[in-house]
Amino acid sequence: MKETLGAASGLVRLTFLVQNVYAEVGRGCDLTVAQAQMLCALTEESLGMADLSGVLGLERSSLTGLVDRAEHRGLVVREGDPRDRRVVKVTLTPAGADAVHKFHQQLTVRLEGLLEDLPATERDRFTRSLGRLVADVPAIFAD
Amino acid sequence: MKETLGAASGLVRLTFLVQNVYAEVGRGCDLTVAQAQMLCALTEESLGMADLSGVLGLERSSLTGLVDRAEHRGLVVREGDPRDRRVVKVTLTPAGADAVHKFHQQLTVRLEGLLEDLPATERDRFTRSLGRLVADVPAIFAD
DNA sequence: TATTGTTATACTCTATAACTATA
DNA sequence: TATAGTTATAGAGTATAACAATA
Repeated sequence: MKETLGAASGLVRLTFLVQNVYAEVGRGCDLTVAQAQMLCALTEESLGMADLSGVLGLERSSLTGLVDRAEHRGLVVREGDPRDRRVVKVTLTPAGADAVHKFHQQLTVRLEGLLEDLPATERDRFTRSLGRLVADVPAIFAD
Repeated sequence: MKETLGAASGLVRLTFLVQNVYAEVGRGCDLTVAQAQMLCALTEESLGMADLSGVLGLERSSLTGLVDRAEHRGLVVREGDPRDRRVVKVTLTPAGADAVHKFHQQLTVRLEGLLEDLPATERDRFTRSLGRLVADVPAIFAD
């Protein structure tokens, strides 16, 4: 008989699963995982480098290169902030907004598909529990 | 009023959370994420490069460098397979087994801690649903 | 011919430390 | 002084393509 899988093991494996789907959808949209995460974080609003590095959990110096490459590809632009001339705001271009919109839609479909085998009641309960668990996580991915 | 978070958004955020804990515990054990994943995959049994690349979802050529660095650090060894002389088996050293054991224990504690705020009934249900969702995921992390 | 693994190469991602400009 | 951002540097991780050895 198969024992029940532990919570930790389940979380690690689910993460592995989601990561793979995330990367796969990203490839289809010609986005790396890091790029997709950054674009998602910028969907709601432009952010300065420091804020963005905080949301993504990266050093500011790491973010410089990430933004460089995304800017070079025409996905984002850097703009000065007149109220604090030290600040560099990062904003999605139309192309960037388009890319992240496609990514977001496709990823949503794929991830909801992961749950489709669960009975509706169980799925709803699972989703509600999820919401409680991630209440404090920054808005890495909006609804 | 706060709406309910969607399933996709919850999954992405939970993944972000777990990933961060995974990386943090790894750092404490002096293991990168990729190294920790590889060592976990080798906990149960030695694997050839091709099998290991399949479990981890990496190209064989990517794995070569990963194993190189881990071998250089004394975490794994490469051994020939007498039954098929093309095959290179990767095996944990005692140091590697020790490192992955510590990692596994600490990560288990930390991940179970993520669920501790849920009421016991909800937590059990959530864990059971997790088990169903990841039934097909390779043994990236054992119980 | 097919499979296993490595090498060569190139790029992305990430961190630490030192630096510049602005507050 | 403190904060925002960049540069310089180094290393890890990954992929594609070409290759060698074995089946």
